[in-house]
Amino acid sequence: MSETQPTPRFRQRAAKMGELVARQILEDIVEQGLSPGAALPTEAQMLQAYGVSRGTLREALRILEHNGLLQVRPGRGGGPIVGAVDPHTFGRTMALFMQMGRTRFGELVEARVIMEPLMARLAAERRDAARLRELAESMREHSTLEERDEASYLAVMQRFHGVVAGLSGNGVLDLFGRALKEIYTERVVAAERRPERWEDVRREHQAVAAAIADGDGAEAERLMRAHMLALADHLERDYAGLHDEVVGWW
Amino acid sequence: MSETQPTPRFRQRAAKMGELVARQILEDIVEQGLSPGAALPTEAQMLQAYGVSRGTLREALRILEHNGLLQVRPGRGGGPIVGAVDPHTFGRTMALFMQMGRTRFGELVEARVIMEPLMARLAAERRDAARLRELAESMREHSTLEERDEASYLAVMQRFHGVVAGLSGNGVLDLFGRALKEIYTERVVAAERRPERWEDVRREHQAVAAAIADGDGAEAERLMRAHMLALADHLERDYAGLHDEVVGWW
DNA sequence: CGCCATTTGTCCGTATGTATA
DNA sequence: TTATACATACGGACAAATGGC
Repeated sequence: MSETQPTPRFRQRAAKMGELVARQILEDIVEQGLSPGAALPTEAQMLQAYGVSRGTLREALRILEHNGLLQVRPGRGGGPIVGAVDPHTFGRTMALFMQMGRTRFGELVEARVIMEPLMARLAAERRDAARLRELAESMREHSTLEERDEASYLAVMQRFHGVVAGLSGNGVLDLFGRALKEIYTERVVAAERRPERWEDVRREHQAVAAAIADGDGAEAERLMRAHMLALADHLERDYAGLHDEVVGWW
Repeated sequence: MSETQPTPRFRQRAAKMGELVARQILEDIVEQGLSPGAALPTEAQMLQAYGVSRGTLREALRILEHNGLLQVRPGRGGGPIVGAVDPHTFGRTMALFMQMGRTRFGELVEARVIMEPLMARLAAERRDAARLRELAESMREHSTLEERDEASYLAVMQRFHGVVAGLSGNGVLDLFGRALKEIYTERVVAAERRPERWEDVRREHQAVAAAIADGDGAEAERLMRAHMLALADHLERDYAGLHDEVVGWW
């Protein structure tokens, strides 16, 4: 906000036990090279291993669980397992910060209108062979969609944007772009749910994909921008008031 | 990665109490429009307000505290206080996801080369009055820097990019841009530590600021891109091998 | 300086819910 | 259906830190 002071904040994080234990657990996971899904010691075992109380340990587990680094399930055969850190989880964390910053939904949409064309251009300029196959696969999904239900339609359309993000060849933009998409779709179940738009969206996607495959960066960017603007336009019409709504953590 | 499956994983977040309470607390903070530093109810009061046990409440507080959204201090006059949306904290979280995705440092630099000019253009096109004053303040810092030490120099240069991010007028890009900067500066203490570059950097910043103040978006974008490319170039020379290093969590 | 009040930090014991066999 | 293993949640107690007197 104001930031009048030159940031002298001695954020002397008092090093609470819970957080220290969380760090230790994470360190142990990394050291042992455990993969997502791998079982971790049970709560009772960790209690012994780290020599803290239940309350403290549970604080640590919550921190890690919230960041998707592990998952805890009750019941027999349950317990903590290593989690997969995916864009969905990252999107949730990002939404947390957005809510705190009173970021409005319109800003999120605007960010996507900016980022998606940008990634489309990069995708066209690079055309990584392996990833182009993913794009081809996505387009195949697009064509064989006619008879499917609404849920499938949405899944296919969403996956398209994920593929383009991956095609950008930049892991940072990829992560960011996917996270935005996750936040977006979490709130807006379907901006283009209206069947009369389906065919349009499909054509727009195909046009973008063609431009990418041709290596025409400028065209891919232009087409994707038009597509995103159309999407934003319909969103504005179908979800009046959403524009000024503060993004919420879910 | 492969994502062959249509993401059927029913990530059925079991809705644990601690997380629900955390969400509620955050919602209350936003609803009441509390600013950083404002006092929140004490643990005892929250216990009553949310009707949960202490352990559960403390899990919620830890989640929020870990993300810097609030701070808790013990002792008389202590208790929870509202924190700031801290790009540094967010950057740390983001770096964690990058590490998991084996993102290389070069990709981070590239993302900045792309994002910074983009934000400069937006800044010029919008020219929010209040934030332009921050820019003016930053430029004042730039000019009165001659005699200062290295730490001050770096702080001033870093702050410039933060101000431009804020000027973009988009909270999402702002958060993202600042987080990238945080991750970058955490690893690269100083790409332009070499004093012979100082004067150049200062001139480049001033040129960008002038374009923004003039409302010339295209020029601001062009100048910022040139600046970032020069920075990336020097980075490549001074930190050989960094390009292919995987971004690490700290 | 010491004392005291306030508030969080940490621990323990127990009961309840949940998933597997 | 019952039993077992595990996390989830509650309540009470004491220790430690902070700030005012």
